[in-house]
Amino acid sequence: MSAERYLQIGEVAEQLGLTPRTLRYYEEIGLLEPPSRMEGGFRLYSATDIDRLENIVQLKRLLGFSLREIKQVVEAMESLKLLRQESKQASDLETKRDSLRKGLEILERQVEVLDGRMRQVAELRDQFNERSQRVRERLQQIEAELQAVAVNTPS
Amino acid sequence: MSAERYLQIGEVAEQLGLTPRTLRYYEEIGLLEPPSRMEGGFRLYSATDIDRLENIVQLKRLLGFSLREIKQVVEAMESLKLLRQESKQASDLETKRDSLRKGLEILERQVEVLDGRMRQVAELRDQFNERSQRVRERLQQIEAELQAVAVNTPS
DNA sequence: CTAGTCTTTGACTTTAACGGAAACTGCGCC
DNA sequence: GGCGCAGTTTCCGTTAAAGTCAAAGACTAG
Repeated sequence: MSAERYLQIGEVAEQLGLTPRTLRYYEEIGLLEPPSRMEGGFRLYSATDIDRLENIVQLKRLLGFSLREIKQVVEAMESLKLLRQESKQASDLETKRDSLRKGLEILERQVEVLDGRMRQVAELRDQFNERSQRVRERLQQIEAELQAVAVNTPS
Repeated sequence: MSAERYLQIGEVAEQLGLTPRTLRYYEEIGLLEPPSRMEGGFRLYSATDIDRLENIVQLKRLLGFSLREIKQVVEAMESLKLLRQESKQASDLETKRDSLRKGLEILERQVEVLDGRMRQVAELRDQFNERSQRVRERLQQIEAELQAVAVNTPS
């Protein structure tokens, strides 16, 4: 078995646009679960590892979250995954329901955070947009003036 | 005149959720124009100073911009403001137009960045929202089952 | 004018997020 | 097997962005 493709740190790094050093750093601060190793100690990343990494990179690039904040999110996702497992296996309905409720709560909080963030970014964008608009008007006005001058003083 | 309220560093810091040290630091690296001072040397921040600070904090918090990047933005805004002043006193029109174009370009790029960022955040939020929705449905289903069981086995 | 709270500068420390160097490993080739 | 060399390891260094601490001075209430 194990048609599973394991990648070394360099390949993973390139695929994600990071450096190997960064991957080790993320592992060091607990963002990333330590991947398996070869005999000699080389890291081997599984597809799951890489999925998680992609998540992290997204959060960082898109949201400008600090690594600490990202860690919180990642941990939330992780506990969500655990809850899912638990909920599948749970024999009695009440346990299952409680797991689902907990998971739902986590998800809803994430949505709230993202929603708030989004609205703030939108607001900032609008501010900049208004400014742009004013500058555009001013610019047109000046261009009109230039046009007028050109007409009055032909070559 | 001067019903203007000047604030000291501590009050400003609290209002913005920063520490006084941070404000001094921002000033030190040229992010913030040195505010006026009392006789004894205490810093006095005007409403304009605080507005600028709020902008900076937002850029930092929402987008995770580095202070260096923020400085670029702030400088662009500043040169736009200068242009406005200068624009009142007629200098040569073509120079004016070129400066405005430059400023506009910077502003538009910011808007683009913000807009893209916003849409990405929204997308991520929607993903989470869908997941939430699924969990909610699952949860209702389970609650219904529990209800059924309760009905069939009265105390 | 005195006590108590803020503020100033300056130097040192800390934390996040990496970069670089020297030693070690995996692997193809003879 | 031995060699060469790129990729990897760990450890220490660095830079940005503050935090902390100290000593001296400034404001304010009583």
